[in-house]
Amino acid sequence: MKLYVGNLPWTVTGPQLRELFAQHGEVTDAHVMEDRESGRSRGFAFVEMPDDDAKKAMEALNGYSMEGRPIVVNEARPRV
DNA sequence: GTTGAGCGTT
Repeated sequence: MKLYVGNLPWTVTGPQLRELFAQHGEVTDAHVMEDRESGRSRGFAFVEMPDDDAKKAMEALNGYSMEGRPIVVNEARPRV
């Protein structure tokens, strides 16, 4: 299951997100969408987890204050 | 040296 993570601080990175979600389940993959040319974070990311862990992590980390900002966790839309 | 609504890449 893929999760969309938004409202992230521009200071967060992939491994950081992976670690955060790993505390609530097994993280299969984690991608922070940052500008490939400038390297700056776009403020949102995608995390892939097993179904059960994804639900628990989504419930646990939705609205979790990271760097002082409440992040948003939802199921990711299928990329067209 | 910045910004903030949003769903991605080879």
